[in-house]
Amino acid sequence: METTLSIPTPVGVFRAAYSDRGLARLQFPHRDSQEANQDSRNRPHRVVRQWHRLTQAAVRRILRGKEPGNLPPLDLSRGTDFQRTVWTALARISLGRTRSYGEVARAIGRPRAFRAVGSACGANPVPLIVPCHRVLAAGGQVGGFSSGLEWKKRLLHIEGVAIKSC
DNA sequence: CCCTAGCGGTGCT
DNA sequence: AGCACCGCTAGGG
Repeated sequence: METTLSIPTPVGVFRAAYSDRGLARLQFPHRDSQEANQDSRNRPHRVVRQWHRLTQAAVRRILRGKEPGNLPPLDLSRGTDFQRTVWTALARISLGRTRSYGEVARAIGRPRAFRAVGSACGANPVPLIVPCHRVLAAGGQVGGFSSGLEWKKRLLHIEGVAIKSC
């Protein structure tokens, strides 16, 4: 049973889904954000509202190029061991810095798994919060982004990272 | 520049 | 078990 709540921002409405363990998913604004308030109908529990306040603040701060501040607990239980290992590594890339997929692979002790690292990034349930946008292809190419390359570029720009070949 | 082989994890049959 | 995907990379034309 998940609770879904929206996060209005100047660049669109993000949606956050909470399990009983914490923030389980974060979605970028949909193209047609006409689906106004599709929030869960019942009033969320106190703890979820508390988490949501933190998520909301974190998202807005990140969009302004600031540190996220306090985060709600993250529920990453749906990932495999490998994926969680990757996501944990991503969480350590600080604002304004980037790593290549290969560097992340080496950092987790699986130097040949760079391709799988890419897949794990794509499976990241909480983009922005777990900053998969800071992982670029080797040589400074942008690489991919499941939620849309434009978002990745925008986030990198916000964080002052220069992109190659553009 | 483009092309290719090789790579590891995951999800489907 | 097999297979087809992939947010990749390094090496060779």
